[in-house]
Amino acid sequence: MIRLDDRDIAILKVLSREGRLSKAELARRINLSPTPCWERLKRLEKAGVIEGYRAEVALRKTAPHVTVFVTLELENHSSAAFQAFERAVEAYPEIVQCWALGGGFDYLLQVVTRDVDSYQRLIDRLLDQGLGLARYYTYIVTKPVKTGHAPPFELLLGKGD
Amino acid sequence: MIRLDDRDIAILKVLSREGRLSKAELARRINLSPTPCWERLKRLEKAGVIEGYRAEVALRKTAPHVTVFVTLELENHSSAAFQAFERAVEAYPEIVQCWALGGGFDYLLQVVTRDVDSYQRLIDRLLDQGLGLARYYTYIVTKPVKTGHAPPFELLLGKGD
DNA sequence: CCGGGATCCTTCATTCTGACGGGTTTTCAA
DNA sequence: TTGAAAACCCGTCAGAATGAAGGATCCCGG
Repeated sequence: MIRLDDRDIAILKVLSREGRLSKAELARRINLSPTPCWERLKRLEKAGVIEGYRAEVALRKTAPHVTVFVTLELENHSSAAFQAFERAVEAYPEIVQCWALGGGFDYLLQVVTRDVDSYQRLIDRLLDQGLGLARYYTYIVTKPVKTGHAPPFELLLGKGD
Repeated sequence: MIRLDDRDIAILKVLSREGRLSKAELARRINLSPTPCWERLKRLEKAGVIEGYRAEVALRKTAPHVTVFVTLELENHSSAAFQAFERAVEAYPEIVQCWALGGGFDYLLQVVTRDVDSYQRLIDRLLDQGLGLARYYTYIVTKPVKTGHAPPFELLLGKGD
């Protein structure tokens, strides 16, 4: 686990909100001259702390769609079953995120599709795939209240609690 | 809702994976010369289709932390209660995402904190805030299986189904 | 208390990219 | 066939990226 000082944290904080800032402007923001700032950035990228840069697309402005969360359980808690399921998840672009959970369910999925119908077809395909899905619950998102926020770097990385 | 052609979609697709590509390289990727490509990009940004650019930070490489999902219900389904809750959510940086749901729960939260302890303190603070929280369930993420993926632009925007 | 070295910074010079504008060519549909 | 929209092809200039050379600061052992 790489050691970060306050300036590194400042870099992460700034870029997690404005990822396309020029290096010169970034340096200005964190009160540093371009060169050391650029070296720090290179270091963070090389160490894999910054995994990449993504444009955030406002789907709502371009196409009708629904976001659905799905909790589900596998019939069989063998590592083979988990692996098979996780491999299947990778293959579906509509499954935008997936987490393995402790406490009541095995997985939580976030799915984005064109409409509820295509969501249901996706689920049907998953169920028919012989992955041993025992039970699933569907929760349609009616309103994204808060999304796309960066984790609280100061709270997590800072000295205090 | 803005109309996008295949080239616009290609731009979104590329930038949602490599948000810091230079304009020249972007143009090459989508088989267009720099100028029209740049004009399209400007149009997409101005229209708000591209909301911003974010660096993706691998928290796991920098600090111990836990991700927790929380489903919760409000006692009182009045719009005032919802508004109060949503305002409270905005104020907590540890609450990274929040969605209003149909089907069984009112809200789903994604929370990132240093450890389970500070998660519990966060929840306690929320509960003590007089927001009328009726019930909540905690699901700790044991493994991020698939994260940070762009939505399936072709499926959502394409002609076919 | 002081010198040496490591670390991190600043400044500066060079090269490259971005952000346009202007004019020409291509495409496509009426 | 013809006209409008879109793409292309420069050219220009400011600002950005990158690298080299040198200065401040801090830590440690003597």
